[in-house]
This record gives sequence, structure tokens and C-alpha cells, in this order.
Amino acid sequence: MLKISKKTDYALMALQHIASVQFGDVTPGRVINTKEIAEEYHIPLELLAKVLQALSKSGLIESHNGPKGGYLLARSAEQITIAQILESIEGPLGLTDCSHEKDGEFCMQREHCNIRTPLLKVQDSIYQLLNSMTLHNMMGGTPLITIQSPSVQGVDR
Amino acid sequence: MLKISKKTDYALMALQHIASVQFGDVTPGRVINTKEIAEEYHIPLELLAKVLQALSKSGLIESHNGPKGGYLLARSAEQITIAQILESIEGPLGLTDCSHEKDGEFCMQREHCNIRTPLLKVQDSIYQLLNSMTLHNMMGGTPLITIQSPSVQGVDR
DNA sequence: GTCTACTCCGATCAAAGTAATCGGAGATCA
DNA sequence: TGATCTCCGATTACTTTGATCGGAGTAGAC
Repeated sequence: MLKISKKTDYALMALQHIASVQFGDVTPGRVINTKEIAEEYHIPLELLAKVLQALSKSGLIESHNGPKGGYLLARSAEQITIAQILESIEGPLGLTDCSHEKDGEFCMQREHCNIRTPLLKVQDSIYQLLNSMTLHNMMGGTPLITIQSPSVQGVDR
Repeated sequence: MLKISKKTDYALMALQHIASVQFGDVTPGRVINTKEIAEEYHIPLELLAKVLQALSKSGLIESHNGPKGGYLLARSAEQITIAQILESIEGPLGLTDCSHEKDGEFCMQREHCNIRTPLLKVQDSIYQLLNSMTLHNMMGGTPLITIQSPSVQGVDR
């Protein structure tokens, strides 16, 4: 399935919203609070709060306490990539467990494994894709983005 | 995380093994049974059986009953892509649930959703990547594959 | 200075998906 | 006919994810 979790969905929606308000034309620089986002997109408030906490902890957004408080992007929308958002919520991304094995851990199949190398290449390619797309790309107008279809070349093609 | 399940791991290993025996130099055309693969790669026998059943059901391999029975690729290794294998085991792949909504189903966030379009593009790109890599590419020699880094272009880049 | 509204954080519970197991039926070949 | 294999459905345990709760700390309003 390769699905991303709902939390990640919520994170993407929230960040997109924050970015579009913060850098929009109507009320630029306005601070956004959790409740506003939750109501706008029909997301459970408490769960969204946890998601925003995680984003804040990993430095993508900064929080402001007290009344009239809320969240702001910690850096510009151009400097926030989808890969960063994903990793903030779901941890290091990888198709396989063996792609981030620590010392001592060991995959039983490892020494006989015939698919590790090609999978790592695919994984790397997906990572580059996610890392080349920024929050800013996701915002605004209709054409949004154009993706060149990536290609994989076999040894004898 | 974007992880693939262990079942899919097993499927990839099994298919790679079958392909390399079936089209290898030592015993070309030999039929491979479940036990052989399970022992070779230390996979639980019963679980692997289920995986192979699924692959057989979706037409990637064909089964031969009785003694000396086992599995063979249903078509050549060049014609089996990673995307097909993944979908056989995990069902239709998609980053988001809303990418394969049936009639009647409905995502609460849908009409306010600001990330649907860009996510579908990313998803499409990943799909093309997985679909362009075949079982044959995964076999054999060391260089295996070369992946051109995919690029995403924003509206104003 | 107190009160209120908000973020922050840890702990917990329920639901869903995945991994693994079991038992038996049917097919093929010796 | 019997042994060996695939096939298939049902079931159990486990891990991850989704969602909820309660309380602590902080900044601004009065």
C-alpha cells in the first residue's frame, strides 16, 4: 500500500494552511492556533495538537504560548520539504527495516538476502523525490507541480 | 515510514529466487517448492505459502500440484514489475486513502482538502518508478540498476 | 496580582492492520 | 493406494495507528 498515516495527512494540511495564511495576501503574519485548523479541516482537535507538537519539536514550526498564541512556520515554505514533514511524524523513512539497522541488530535473511541492494536504490529514489518537493510547491495556484517521470535503467536495456 | 510489509519482502525474495533458478545456468526450468525457499531464506513456511498463493492467484506465478510440484514464473522476468508484485500482496497502492475512494465513500476533509492534488502527483511518480523496475532488473550482476534522480518542478523555479 | 485562554506534555485506551499458526481438502505421481 | 505436495479458510497473537483524557506551564488581559 505504501500509505502515509492520517497523522501525516493532518500535518501536511496544517502546514499548508499555516503557510498560506502566513504568506498570504489577506492577513500576512497572523498566528494560527490549533482550533482554527481543526475546525477548518474537520480534524480531531486533540490529535491535531499532538501532530503540531511533533512538528514543533522537530523545528518545522514554532509555537507561541498564551492567548493569541499559536503556530508559525520556523522557516520559509521553500525550505520545508515533504520528506522533512514525513520524517517528523513517522520517523526515518525506508521501504525495508534493514535500511536502518543499528549495530547489533540483525536481519535473519540478511546474508542470503537477494533484494536488499535493489530495494535500497528504489528507496533512495523515492526519498529524492519527496525531498525535492517543498511546502511552497504545494501552495497556491492550480498547475502546482510538474513531475518528470523518473526512470530506472536496467543493465541491458 | 512508507514501509513495505514483510509479506512483500518475502514475495520479492521468493520471486527473485524462482527467477534465478528457472532462468539460471545450473538447473534451468526446475520447479521450486515452498519448503526450499523457506529454508534458504529462513522464512516461516506457512506464511510463505500464503504469500505464494497470493502471487499465484494474481497470475504472477503458476502452481503445480503433487509430488515434484512447486512454482514457476507465469511470464518472463522482464514482464514482472515491482509494482505488480506489491499490488498482488498489499492491494492497490496509494499514499492516501482518497486516491481510491469508491462511490458513496467520502472523506470528511475532501472539500476543504488542500493537499490532494499534489499528493496524487507524488503518488503517480512513485508508481511509475516501481512500475519501471522489473524482476529481471533485480537479478544477477552487481550494478543491477541505475536510477536517475527524479525531479519535481515548482511553478516558479 | 489574579484570572483566563492558550500551548504543552505525558499517559492511556480502543481500533485496525499485520504476522504467524493450525487443520483439513484436493491433486498428482510413484 | 499411499505419500507428497499445493491449496484454502479460519483463527490467534502482536504491533502500529488513531483517538482521548487530565493536568502543568506560560503569556496576555483585566
